[in-house]
Amino acid sequence: MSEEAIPRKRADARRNQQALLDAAAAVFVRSGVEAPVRDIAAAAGVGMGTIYRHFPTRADLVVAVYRHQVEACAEAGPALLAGSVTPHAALAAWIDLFVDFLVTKHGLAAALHSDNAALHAYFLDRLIPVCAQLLDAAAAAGEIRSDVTAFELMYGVGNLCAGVDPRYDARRLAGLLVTGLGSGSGRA
Amino acid sequence: MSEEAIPRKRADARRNQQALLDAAAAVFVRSGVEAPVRDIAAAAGVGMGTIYRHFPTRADLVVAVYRHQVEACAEAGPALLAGSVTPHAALAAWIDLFVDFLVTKHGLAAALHSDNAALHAYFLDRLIPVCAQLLDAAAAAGEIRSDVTAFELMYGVGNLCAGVDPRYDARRLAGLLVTGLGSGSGRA
DNA sequence: CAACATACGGAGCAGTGCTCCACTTAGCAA
DNA sequence: TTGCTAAGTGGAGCACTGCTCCGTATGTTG
Repeated sequence: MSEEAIPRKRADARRNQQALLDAAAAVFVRSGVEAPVRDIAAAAGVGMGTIYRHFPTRADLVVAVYRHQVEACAEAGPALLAGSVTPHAALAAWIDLFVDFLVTKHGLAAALHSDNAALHAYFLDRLIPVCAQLLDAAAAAGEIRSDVTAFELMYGVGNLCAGVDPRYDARRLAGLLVTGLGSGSGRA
Repeated sequence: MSEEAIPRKRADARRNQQALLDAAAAVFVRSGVEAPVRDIAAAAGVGMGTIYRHFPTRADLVVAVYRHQVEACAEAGPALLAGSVTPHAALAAWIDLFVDFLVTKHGLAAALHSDNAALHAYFLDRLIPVCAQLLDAAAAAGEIRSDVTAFELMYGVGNLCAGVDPRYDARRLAGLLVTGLGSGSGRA
């Protein structure tokens, strides 16, 4: 029934869209998420117009490229909560997952801020509920202070991942943040 | 003797340099640190050439504009250490000072990363020793874990300040980081 | 006042993102 | 097979960046 609700695109259009996704993924690895649109079009063997028709904004393209990984991260939240000793441990593990995702994407975290409000919104919309669930569970267990929102934590961790210096370990700093969260319950 | 080693610049050159500094400060407030160079030149009533002669790179201009405030922040470190109950409290207060400086500068933290390696280097060079002093004092007092470097902390806090969302409070997040630092000493 | 080094201004180049529309071609009906 | 039409394409072009270069203007000095 939904077979007819989606009027199948032309074969070349579908082919180009896939070529664009593949090319973009490759170019992002090589040149970072901020790579010139022309480069991506060239890598896919299509023109500028094609890229903008399939992905009206740069954010749409980035989202499409990373959608699977964001989904995986989101789905890992409940799983970690179920499989961990404490909610706080689950939260820490999940944050690690998120950090790992961001830091392996050459400039993604930086791109999240500078321009792309839409890109930012997608990540936040998808992941904040998951984060909130972990946060709530930990707060309910009395393991963490409850005055930090999921939004703030996600935003902060995202910011933390913007660095690229070899003497800087985003995972460690993010861990510090989560640790700090835990101190509230037993602090002066 | 050094009077002659510095061959006094022409009066108009000095005047323009000052006009540029004033104009840049004003434009940075209005449009952020990433404001187009043309805008700054126009605001100062000079041409493009003049701006680049006085400040070869954008970082030089930004550094010149904020030098005083960075100095003040650096000098506040030892003062806080001397005047606080504990080194950890001094560190927290100093970090707050640094965060306040960054967040009131519309986009400075973001600019620190995206392009300007030189800008970044200036801030880090000037402030890391101060941070290290506070960190060492707190570590010596057994108040914090000692496996986080001043570089990492400064870099992390700088990253944390990149946000501009009203529902995001960089000071709070940075405080969490410092709190997390303290948990190391009494943690499992 | 003259002459010259210093400093100025902005046209121009190269590199972005993104738009627009004349052209091409896939898919289909005859 | 052929021809039609709408979907899809490609890249020239525009607006906007940062930054350079050099002919021109002006402060300074003797």
